[in-house]
Amino acid sequence: MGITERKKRHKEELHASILAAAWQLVVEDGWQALSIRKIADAIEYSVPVIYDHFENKEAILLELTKQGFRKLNHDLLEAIELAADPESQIEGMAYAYWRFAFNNKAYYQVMYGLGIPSCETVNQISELSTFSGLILQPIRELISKGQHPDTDPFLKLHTYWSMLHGLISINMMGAQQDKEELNQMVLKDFIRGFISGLKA
Amino acid sequence: MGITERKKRHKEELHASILAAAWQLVVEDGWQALSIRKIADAIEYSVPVIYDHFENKEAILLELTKQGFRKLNHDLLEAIELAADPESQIEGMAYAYWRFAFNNKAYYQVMYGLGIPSCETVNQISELSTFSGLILQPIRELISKGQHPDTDPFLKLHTYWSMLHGLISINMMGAQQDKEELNQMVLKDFIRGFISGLKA
DNA sequence: TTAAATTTGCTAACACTGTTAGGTAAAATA
DNA sequence: TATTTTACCTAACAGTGTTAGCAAATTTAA
Repeated sequence: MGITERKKRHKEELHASILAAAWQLVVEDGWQALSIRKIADAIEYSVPVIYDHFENKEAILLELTKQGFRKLNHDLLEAIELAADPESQIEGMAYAYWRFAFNNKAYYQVMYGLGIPSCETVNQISELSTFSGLILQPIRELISKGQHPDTDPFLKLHTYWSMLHGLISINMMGAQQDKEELNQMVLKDFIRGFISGLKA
Repeated sequence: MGITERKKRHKEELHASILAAAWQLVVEDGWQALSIRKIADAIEYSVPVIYDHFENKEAILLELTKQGFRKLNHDLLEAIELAADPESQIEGMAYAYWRFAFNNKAYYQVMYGLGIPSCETVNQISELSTFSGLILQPIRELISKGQHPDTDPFLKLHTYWSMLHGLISINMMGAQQDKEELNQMVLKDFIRGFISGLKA
């Protein structure tokens, strides 16, 4: 009897349509503004139906996160296949990752739980310029003494800050195992590279 | 007449106590769980009183963010003063930044709007191992061909991922000016450094 | 074919959230 | 003493995630 199959198919369609509606809402207004009632409205079903398909709101966002990683993995694989040697594979993947993030901002922000303070908010933080100034000072000094005094110090500040922030935020969400000294090594490695980059 | 002064003082105390209560709540349960009513309960005033001191909830979190940056700036300055030359200043600041982040996680997460997917959530994303695998492969190859075949590939994966993520997330919240090619340069710079680090 | 059991979907509620309108009582001013 | 200002609160509005319980439709069993 194909009736149960039709029902099963319908159920799967519903499941998919919930995710589709959720995704559209996330793209439109960001994952912070996603709500169960908005999804219910979009799929033209009542609220509790959604809970027949997902345990809670977090489960929906988790599914979107997984979708994001699947797409990212797809892009990375493509980059790998396009490159001949491991070196250009690593290079290509970095660009692919970068492109993925900016072509799929909504995905990226869900995947990493990024709240993203808005531009207006950032500009209200006057302390940020003090922060930049503190770091820029020794960078400028080192650049002026180095081989390439025309290096852009802002670019270097950007690199420095990004590396630190990346290291920390990946760590904070990570499995947090006994990686204390491992991280110290990465950090040390990075600083050495950064400084030698300023000089040479 | 000292009465108006007393009143003014009282108002300032109230302002401070709101921030103090908010901060305590953020430390206890994370900035996501902060609520105006909880603050009102803590300071033993009714809800609207808080709106006499802050325009909205975001303004309170913004103030905490500023506090965070002030403390960070303080720590960085301390690191600067402790170091003799620009080189060790840059090094010292990196460690200070790192320590600040992990000794003040609540601050750091407010400052950067970090939603922080929990460990349980992260472990539910099976796609992450595919992701790691994709990147580990060429890294392993390059290490084995390089001068130090005993290098830990996970450490390198960690570095690679952190740098990319840091670059992206700092960029996404940033003023987003015409830094398109600037970022390309940072990225290129990083990749070159990373690859040469794998070989040598 | 009828009776019981299951599925499907909904309404309505609970306990929260940010935010604000409007009122009361106390204090300060005229 | 009368009026205005200040300080503060209650109660509401509109939204949130989540769930209990009910009604109708459908499938299964007798």
